[in-house]
Amino acid sequence: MPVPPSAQPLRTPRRRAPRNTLNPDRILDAAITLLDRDGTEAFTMRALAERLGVAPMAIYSHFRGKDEISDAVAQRLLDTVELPGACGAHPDRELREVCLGVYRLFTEHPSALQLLTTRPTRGDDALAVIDRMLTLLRACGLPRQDAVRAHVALMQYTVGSALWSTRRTRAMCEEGARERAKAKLRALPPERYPALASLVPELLCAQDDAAAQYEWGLDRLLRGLLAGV
Amino acid sequence: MPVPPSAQPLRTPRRRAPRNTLNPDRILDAAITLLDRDGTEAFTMRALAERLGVAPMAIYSHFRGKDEISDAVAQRLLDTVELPGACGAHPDRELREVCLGVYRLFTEHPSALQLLTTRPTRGDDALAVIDRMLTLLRACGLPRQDAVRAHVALMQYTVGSALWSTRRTRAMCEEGARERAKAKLRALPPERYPALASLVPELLCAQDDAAAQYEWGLDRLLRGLLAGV
DNA sequence: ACCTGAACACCGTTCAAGT
DNA sequence: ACCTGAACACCGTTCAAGT
Repeated sequence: MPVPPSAQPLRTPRRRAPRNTLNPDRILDAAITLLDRDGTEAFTMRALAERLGVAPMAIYSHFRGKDEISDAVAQRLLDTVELPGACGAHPDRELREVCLGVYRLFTEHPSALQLLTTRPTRGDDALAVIDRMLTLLRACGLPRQDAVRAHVALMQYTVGSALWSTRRTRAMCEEGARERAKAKLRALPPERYPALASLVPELLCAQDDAAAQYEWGLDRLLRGLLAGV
Repeated sequence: MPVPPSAQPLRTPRRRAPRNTLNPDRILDAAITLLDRDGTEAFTMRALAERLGVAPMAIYSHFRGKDEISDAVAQRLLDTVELPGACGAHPDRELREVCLGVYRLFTEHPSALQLLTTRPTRGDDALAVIDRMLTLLRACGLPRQDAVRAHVALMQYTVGSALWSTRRTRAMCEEGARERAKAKLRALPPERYPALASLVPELLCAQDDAAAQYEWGLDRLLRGLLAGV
């Protein structure tokens, strides 16, 4: 959001940066830091350049533009998902670990997740993770087509959950938000929303631990996916 | 994304709009049309004003700013989810219908979904839908806490699925994208991604029907959620 | 090849003014 | 009360120029 006018008279006129101060890796590192610390709103070519100590246009020697950086950030983060060591004895447990790894990555880098969902797929995301999930699903006994569908369902549930919880987290950052949400829930007209009104205590406590909620749902989803094989 | 310089010498100087041409409803209608037709990138106060035939600042008499409009849009769409008539005999089937209604809404208004996931929750979204889901889950025999968790899981899966499919849809809009994706899949090194490489035909066909994929996963998730009650 | 400032066409929003 | 234009502080990116 734009900022109200202010008197910032003159910025110090940057001295020329030495050659090769910049490279794609350094740029992506800075981008991720910026994104994690200040969120997508603050992720600006100008802010990125300032962090790197160069003029905004210097970045364009290494990336075609902001979109390309966004894609590269998403790509890079996806490649850092920690995969459990393959033991092979319990593919279902291993599968659960992979999903948790993806969920953890997304909640640790909420703005990367936002980026990922905002930009269109190039179809080559997270190949290592996907391959591992497919291997494990096949090891669990799923037929070929079902394994593919199951992996998509797991990713969808994971992305949705991460998004849900970062959205909540962001909302709860505001001062007194928790109290206001609580009050709003309690003020619900019971004749219009009977189920909602009667479940207020459960709703309140379910919202408090996003990770526990994710695991609860994951276990049920896995049960549904692997049932009867 | 900014547009390269062009020579658009002078825009016709708008004549003053009559009083009360604007009201919140008209503004939201225009916003939704704009969003559905041109996407979030094109959703601009200035574009919105032009669509309404007023000066940009006229809108600020009815909303505090763009964020408030975004929230109102999301709110309004969520309220239009079609709920099935309550018959009560088969709460599980009804539950399925509610989920499909939410999914349909999101895929029909992709940019509204994007809005919803981008802005923090105010906690009062979709109260009618949530109340209905909770009622049905309780009718299916779930204990109170489980009903709450199950409703969250269903929403998370649904949001994640809708996001996934709109992301794909957007990517596929580009010329020849389908062919390129196919080629990329086939070019995967089998020694590095054995499972992926061996499942190429299944991957290709799974990506073609997003709605079928959603229903497949939904049925498994519901099975897992309602198992053993 | 890589980095620079100035300029362009946008953006949301403040302000003071019209009706 | 509701609508207006002008102006401000941003934004991504093009351009032509420096080293």
